Amino acid sequence: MARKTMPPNQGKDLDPRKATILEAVVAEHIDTAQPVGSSSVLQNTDIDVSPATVRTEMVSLEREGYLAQPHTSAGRIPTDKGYRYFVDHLETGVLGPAQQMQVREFFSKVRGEVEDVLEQTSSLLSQLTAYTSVVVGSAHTQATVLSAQLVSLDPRHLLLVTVFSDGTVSKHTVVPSVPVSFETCTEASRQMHALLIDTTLQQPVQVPVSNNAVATVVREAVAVLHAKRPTMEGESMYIGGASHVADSYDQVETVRQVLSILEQELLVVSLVQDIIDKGLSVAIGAENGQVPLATSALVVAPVTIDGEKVGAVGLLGPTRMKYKEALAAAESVSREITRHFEGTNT
Amino acid sequence: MARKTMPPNQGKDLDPRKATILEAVVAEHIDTAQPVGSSSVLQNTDIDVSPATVRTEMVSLEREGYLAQPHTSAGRIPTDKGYRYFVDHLETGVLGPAQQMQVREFFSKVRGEVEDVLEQTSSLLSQLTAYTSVVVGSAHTQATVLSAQLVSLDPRHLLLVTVFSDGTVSKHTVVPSVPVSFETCTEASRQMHALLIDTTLQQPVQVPVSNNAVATVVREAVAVLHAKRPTMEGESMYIGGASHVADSYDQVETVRQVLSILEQELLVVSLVQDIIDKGLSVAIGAENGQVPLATSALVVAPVTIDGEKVGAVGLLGPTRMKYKEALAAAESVSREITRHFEGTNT
DNA sequence: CTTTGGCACTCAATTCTACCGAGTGCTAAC
DNA sequence: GTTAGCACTCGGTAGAATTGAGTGCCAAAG
Repeated sequence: MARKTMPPNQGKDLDPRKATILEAVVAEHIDTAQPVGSSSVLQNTDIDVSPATVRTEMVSLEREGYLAQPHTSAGRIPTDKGYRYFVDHLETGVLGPAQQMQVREFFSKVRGEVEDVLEQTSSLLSQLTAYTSVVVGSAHTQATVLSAQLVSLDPRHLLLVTVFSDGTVSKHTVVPSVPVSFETCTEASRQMHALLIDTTLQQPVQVPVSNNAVATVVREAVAVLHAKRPTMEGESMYIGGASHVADSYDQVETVRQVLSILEQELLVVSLVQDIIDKGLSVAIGAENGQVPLATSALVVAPVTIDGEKVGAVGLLGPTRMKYKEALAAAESVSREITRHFEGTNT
Repeated sequence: MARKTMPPNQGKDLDPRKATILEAVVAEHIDTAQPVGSSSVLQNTDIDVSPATVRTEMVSLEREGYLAQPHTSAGRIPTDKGYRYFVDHLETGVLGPAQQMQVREFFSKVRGEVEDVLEQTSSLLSQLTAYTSVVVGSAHTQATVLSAQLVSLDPRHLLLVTVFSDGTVSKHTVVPSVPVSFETCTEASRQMHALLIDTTLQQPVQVPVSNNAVATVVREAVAVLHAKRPTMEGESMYIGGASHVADSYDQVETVRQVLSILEQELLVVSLVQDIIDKGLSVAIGAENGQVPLATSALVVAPVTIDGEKVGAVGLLGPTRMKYKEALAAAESVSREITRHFEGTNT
């Protein structure tokens, strides 16, 4: 069934006219959510042929898997592959001036802890785009301990507070096997600090073997810290504009399923990481690997500081989302957020 | 137009037969989401009269504002007032055995920091009821400082870590006006600790007026802490099962609006607090004071430890939600959560 | 005064039909 | 390869007819 005169269709480029038609179909369908017919393609392109010719091309594009027909007598709708081509051949866009202002304004004013900044950034992103945003902050595997202290809440409950070199702070309740006096706690705190400082959580520490009260407490506290390590390495995630899910899909059931996905922090984080690991910036429909996201697309941009991945920002919308705007927003915010943190650290 | 022989309708009790009818209408409408007619009321009650009589009563109930008619030839639907009566006269239900198990199981296994427990509790609640849950943890206005320390990230960035008597930990970045050496930081940390220990954030502290490097840092750190006080007094909030919003309403627009409300942490917290302050356990429709929640109801149960309010759990659903089950779940969880924390503290 | 059977009436929802029109696929001619 | 022409498909809409659940009212009975 392969055409004769065509070069073998292994390269990902279509011949120019087909490409134009495909892009027109995708663009219009993103705009109108309706199937696109041959004549409206002509109105929105500069190609000068008859509708019949366009139809022939569309049949061909359908055979190649870029387009689909909801029913016989309707126009064409892009498939995931069609969107993929569209996205891959998108000339990079730039944020509108008003939005650019908003981003700059935001980052010039925002202050405070990393966690708060990330959360607010996620709000910003969703406001910019009217899509649901995901901001992922990476784990601090390499961070060393700057300070560790044990605080006595009461004789049976101690609080282990650890400060890391990346500015994160963790707290854990320690329930000692025997009640601990205030003085013992203070001394244990001192020893813990000495023991842990400048180590990472990966490094084993020399716990004292002695059996006195202080050493016991120290042992127990270190045990708690290491037991919680897996949890602490988990990335943090912030979601903004979840309500936009409701206007991205017209079937309530889809809305439910997408919201349900968003509730699973681990899943979303790994989804975003996967895309970045593959070196992509957009995952379309089935590419997400989640059935409920079959009609969704996820646009991501990594956040790197000094060449190291420290997180990512993402936007979740329907497959017919405005990719250009979304990409521009994600990239712009990712750029500014990098600048923000690099600025803070210097 | 008032009936003659009726006692003045100022008491909130209806005559028994009307009450039965009203309750039947509400119960069935909650079940079916459909308007309820006179004949189906008869099927679900033990009252033995003709449909005509029921109709007469329903006209009366409509005049009094308990019921409404979507259109002339349809059955009745409860108004907010109708639901209110229904809820006020609900005999308190009890959780199903399977759910009771689930709650006990959960609280017997759950461990860790307060924040984590609250977050997981909110998941539990939404699983139990298939409604969206809200868990609010109160602010720690009365908590005293157990420990305050300054940690040097680098000469230009210090981290102020404060531990409070209620087990919460706060961190704030301090950007000193001049670079601070490691030694200065250590000394400042010692002074801060001495200065703040056993105070609450409400109490003013005697900041040193001296102009040496250490005193300056201490002053700046204390300033940061007090500047952030309003933020820290804000309650923490956890939302679970947001996806259930999507199956609680059939209009997508309503879903959007409700989700949008849930994104506003402050609003939701004050909503929940208001209800509790009024001594209620349910707020129905307009009672919420938020237009988008006109068709929603919020069931709450306070969490008190030693008679002091420390938080609340809530469930958000449509006005036609299953109040009995929701109330039972909220109260059961609130009871268990109290027991859990009291158990931990003793 | 309350209850009830009877009855006309209302109105959303459903079904059916006809029809329109956007859009297609095919083919024969250019 | 392109195009004009044409038959065809099929979802969407509009109108008419029908259905039926449920009402309001009234006059008679308890």
